[in-house]
Amino acid sequence: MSYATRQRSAISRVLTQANRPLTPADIHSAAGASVPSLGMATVYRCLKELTRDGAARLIVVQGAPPHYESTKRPHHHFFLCQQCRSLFDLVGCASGINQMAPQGFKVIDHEIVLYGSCDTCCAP
Amino acid sequence: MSYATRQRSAISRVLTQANRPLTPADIHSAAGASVPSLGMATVYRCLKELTRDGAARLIVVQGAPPHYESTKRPHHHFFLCQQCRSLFDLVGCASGINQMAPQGFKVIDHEIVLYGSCDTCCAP
DNA sequence: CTCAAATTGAGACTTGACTCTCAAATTGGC
DNA sequence: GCCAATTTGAGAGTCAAGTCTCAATTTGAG
Repeated sequence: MSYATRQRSAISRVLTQANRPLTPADIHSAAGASVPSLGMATVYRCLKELTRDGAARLIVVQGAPPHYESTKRPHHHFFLCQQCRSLFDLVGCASGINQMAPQGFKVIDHEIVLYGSCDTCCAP
Repeated sequence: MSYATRQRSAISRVLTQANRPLTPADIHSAAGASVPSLGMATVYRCLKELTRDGAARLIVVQGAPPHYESTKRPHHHFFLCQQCRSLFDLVGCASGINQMAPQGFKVIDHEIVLYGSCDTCCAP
């Protein structure tokens, strides 16, 4: 049987309220606002459960540390700022890219990542 | 001054002749055919130099270990078989996805990965 | 309220992917 | 062929990311 704890709800809340994918460290400091004693082990433990239960998703992109996001967010893709190393969401999805697979290959999912500079880093 | 060694040419040859990205372990065993004593340290050292010199490129995709490929290969994207964890090349490129970036963001590059099963793993 | 079961936090440990060190071997200008 | 400079292989070391252990704390059914 599973208990509802302050740490778990804080972590879930941070994840669903974020408007971009977060690193475990991001989550730790954001959720730490409501649960000051929060430990990293708990963040990782909780992310693992959320991922197993399909509520969160791990996002790995070259040049950035691992990020997590809520699966409740609509289908979207990513933008990695090569200056500040943050991941942002893109709206929309290039339909038709699934057709790029060779004969005999079965496509289940796809991912698109754009690399560049975010608006903050572009500005002087 | 830099020496031309059997190990270096074997590693370069393996990379340029491959028709898909390779892991350091793939490269070690393939190049090991011509240089049996080849060590992993040499593979990593050489990949680092090739990457620095722009002759090779690191490819990181979620669910697969790091892969390397020759930059001589034409622009393309990837297919990750979730069964055998191998990376394959896709031909073509969905042009226009660079337009997905928000206002004020500058796009420098992009990456597309399809996930699914390769022809070998699809077949019974 | 009670108390067994579940959860937590701290810190040690593990894992994968490199990177370093150094003695021995190789390379190539002469 | 000589020999200084470069490179190599083996194994130890490093680093980031995550997992484990366990005593202390929290949760919630009754």
